[in-house]
Amino acid sequence: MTSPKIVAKSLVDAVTERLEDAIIAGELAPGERIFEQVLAAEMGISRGPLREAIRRLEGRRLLERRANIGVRVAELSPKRLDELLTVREALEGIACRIAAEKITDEEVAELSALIETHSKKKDVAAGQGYYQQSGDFDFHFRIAKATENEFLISMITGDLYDLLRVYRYKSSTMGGRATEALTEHRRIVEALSNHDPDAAEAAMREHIRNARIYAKLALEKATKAQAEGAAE
Amino acid sequence: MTSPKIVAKSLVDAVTERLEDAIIAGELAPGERIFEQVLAAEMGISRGPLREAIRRLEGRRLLERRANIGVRVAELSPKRLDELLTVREALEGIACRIAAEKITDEEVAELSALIETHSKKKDVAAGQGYYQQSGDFDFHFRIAKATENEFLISMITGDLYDLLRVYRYKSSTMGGRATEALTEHRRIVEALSNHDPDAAEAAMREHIRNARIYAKLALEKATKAQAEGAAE
DNA sequence: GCACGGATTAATGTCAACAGTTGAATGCCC
DNA sequence: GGGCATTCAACTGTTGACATTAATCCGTGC
Repeated sequence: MTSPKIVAKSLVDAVTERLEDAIIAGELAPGERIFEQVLAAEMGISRGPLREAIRRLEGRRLLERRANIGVRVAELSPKRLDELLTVREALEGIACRIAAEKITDEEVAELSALIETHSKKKDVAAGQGYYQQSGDFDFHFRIAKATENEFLISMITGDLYDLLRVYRYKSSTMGGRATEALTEHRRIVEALSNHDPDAAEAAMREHIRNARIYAKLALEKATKAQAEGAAE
Repeated sequence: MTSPKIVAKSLVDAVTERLEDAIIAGELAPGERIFEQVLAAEMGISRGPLREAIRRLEGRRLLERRANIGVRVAELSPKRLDELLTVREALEGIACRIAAEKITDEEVAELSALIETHSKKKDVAAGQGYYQQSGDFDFHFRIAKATENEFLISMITGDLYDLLRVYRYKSSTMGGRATEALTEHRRIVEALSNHDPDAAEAAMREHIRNARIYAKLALEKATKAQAEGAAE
């Protein structure tokens, strides 16, 4: 969709993607130790490319390596989630501000359409998480893209989003906040259609701030429940 | 200073640091091709650890690799600098907001002292770049640290700062903007001492926005001059 | 019985050789 | 003379073996 051109892909690229998917899907749990030999054998490759893939994800903070000790999937905690979402508030806030200046009427119309589809899906599926999640991603993705700021886009839709997906915090929070989120999305679109940077940034920041507060509470509850029924 | 505890360092860690320094110092110029064999030989190591170090810096966007083609130091352009500084505006803005809520009187006093030392140095050295640069870094670093947000701190003082240092934009802009920057710093400290989040964020964002506009102009001029007298 | 020390084992760290791909230079054909 | 195919060299990609470090377990001494 974005670039249909063919690019050569090395083993390291493939392994990086697969590792990333495994982390995000929860196959590799946060805090879990990774053994190079075992994982390499499972994937049917040697340790070299795997180590390089690990190094790359290290640079992106999805994995953590301690010299001579081993590799672990990045730990997650309510505090860290709060930190990530604070950064997200700042980045998406400024993205929304810039988008308000640059966005075309056509793009605004697409956002509106997206929200309406989204709201209908919600009525049908009544709290089903998956469509909502991808719809929400699409919404934020389009706004980021409207900035035409490559670096900002890659931060919001790439690095930061990947880190956040590890928490799968949406599934736990969008359910309880679907109606509010929808209202907030509408307010954002309105500010964008008015090409009002101040209002757009304020609306987006409030949206993410609300999600942050809600998500943190939900994760704290989940972490607590997990700690009590710990039997693995 | 920050953590006096001893941590084991692998060859990859050492090589990563050295590569990073070389890029920031300009020994490895932006856009320059890196040959693994050559560089490994120069450093007296084998290609394995070097490749791993490259992968890590790839994840941090300091290096770019195209499969089967080679590695290049990240290219720089006025557009990209503008993008980076836009992100910086957002991150340091929210950092300053949070700092305004959390900062202690003692920390405010330290910031004030820093600025005054800074301003005297300026009088003595009259536009000398180095002290100003490290002083400026210290100023922003302390504010970031006051947020107690580990992730935000590492973004501002780590990843993002490293990318910006590649441009060495300060040396070219602080000279012409030293007086203005000092005034802006004083305004930031004032907002922090009043524990006024809105004013603090606004002051910091204006400060970085001014720097961004000035830096972009300076870099465009430099790029143009270089293109004209291109003979290497 | 407890604590310290050493040996063992299994992991990570490093290296050197081999395989595959790219880009360029050379030569042939039109 | 220009364009295309072929060959070649150099660099990147990958592998398996070897070196080194760290944690665990066992034995010994207090």
